[in-house]
Amino acid sequence: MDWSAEAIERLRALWAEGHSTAEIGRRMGVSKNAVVGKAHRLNLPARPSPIRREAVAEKAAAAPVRSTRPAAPAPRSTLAPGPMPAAASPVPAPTPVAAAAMTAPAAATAVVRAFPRLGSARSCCWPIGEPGKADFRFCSAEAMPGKPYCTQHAAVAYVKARDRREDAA
DNA sequence: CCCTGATTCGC
DNA sequence: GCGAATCAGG
Repeated sequence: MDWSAEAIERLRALWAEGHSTAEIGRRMGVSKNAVVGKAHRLNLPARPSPIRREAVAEKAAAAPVRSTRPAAPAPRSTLAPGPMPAAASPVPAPTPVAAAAMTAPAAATAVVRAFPRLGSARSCCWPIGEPGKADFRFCSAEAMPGKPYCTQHAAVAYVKARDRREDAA
């Protein structure tokens, strides 16, 4: 594929319109891999991926020993203060953005799984800030009865996921 | 088995 | 830089 400026522009346009990588590939006569690869290289905004890459990352980390790669995996002497090993958890606590990407129940489940004690607490567990960061916290306003969020955040959390498909042939 | 997108790595 | 191979989730 000759990625001329025009081709890149078209890719950007189609990508921005939310077409699937395969669809873009079909329109431009290239494979979806070429599309996603190029998009990745162009640092185009990643669209919601169905998959989580943790398992792959594990494989990549486990199998190949590149001679250039330092074998030592960053010793951690300083951990996050308090009872919050969340950053290292295989189940990352959802940021508001992540929570918006997943379904609200899933977000709640993820939070509760990461922080079981919050499940029974009645303070809003809407995450504020970035997990692992020092200033990360939860909303902690009074949660709605039977819900993990306060009224405000429940309104944000319990929205119907918009159908993203728009294959305008 | 079809689809999806992301990452890896030989080229 | 490129993209097929490969991964995983729906």
